[in-house]
Amino acid sequence: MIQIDYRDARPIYEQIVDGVEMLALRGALPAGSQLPSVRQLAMELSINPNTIQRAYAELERRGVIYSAKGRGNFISDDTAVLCKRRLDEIGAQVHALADQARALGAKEEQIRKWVEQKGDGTE
Amino acid sequence: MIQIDYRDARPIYEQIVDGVEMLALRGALPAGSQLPSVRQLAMELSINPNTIQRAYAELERRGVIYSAKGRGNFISDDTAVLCKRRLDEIGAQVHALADQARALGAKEEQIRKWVEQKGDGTE
DNA sequence: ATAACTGTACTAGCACACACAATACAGTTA
DNA sequence: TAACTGTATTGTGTGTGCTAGTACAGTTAT
Repeated sequence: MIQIDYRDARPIYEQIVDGVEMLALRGALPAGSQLPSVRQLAMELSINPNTIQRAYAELERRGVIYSAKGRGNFISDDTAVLCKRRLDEIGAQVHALADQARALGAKEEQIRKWVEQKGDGTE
Repeated sequence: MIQIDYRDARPIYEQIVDGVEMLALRGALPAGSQLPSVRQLAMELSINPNTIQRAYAELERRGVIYSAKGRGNFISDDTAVLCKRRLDEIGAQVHALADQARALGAKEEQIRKWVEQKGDGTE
């Protein structure tokens, strides 16, 4: 479900947050579907349950999931607005990088090539 | 010369590295020009000399500056290749973000708008 | 030669983040 | 009741970022 990369400089809990958020916003995890329990996912990934709990708490804070004590964690219903918000963030980052590239003398055509479609969108 | 932002999550030494690198690659600091000494810049920014030393060591590792013991630190001569390398990195980041946006259902037109010129290139 | 600069190296200490470990308690469900 | 769930707490180890202080070596102007 989620893959941990130990060569990645980002902390484990953050990789889990981003991974689950991506799956949820893409619709790969349908609204209302149940996530693995804290202890179960910790077993699968061979990491500490506290780390999973931290990731789930952050996901709930972001509104991506909701928790029901004694029952489990579930994907939130309104992923559409979260998806738009995420796209706004990505847009801001892309814009900042483009400005930085121009400051280094990049041509407009070169920048345009960077965003040309090459992948199949599922990677 | 360099501005430290304590609200920035990035460490101080990294802000200095990025700041000097940007000034050097843009040509704002000409090749061969001398940087402030470790102790002097530490005084100006009101931070520890060790932090400056760490930043300068990283800048030397990247080839942006070179150090001469007893004389000082100076901007490297071949900033052109470093500039190209930096632009490649930015391009890779932009491309990755664009792919991520497509995975979230962004339209090509929306992505194209993100890289449209708006600033004046000096910010 | 001396003084005042430069870079460089090293140890020590503090604060914080990340992750692990071990419990404990409360709500849900078969 | 048993076996799940989430949640909270305390402690420990490790690494990073930064500060502080000291020391040594090379350069330059006087």
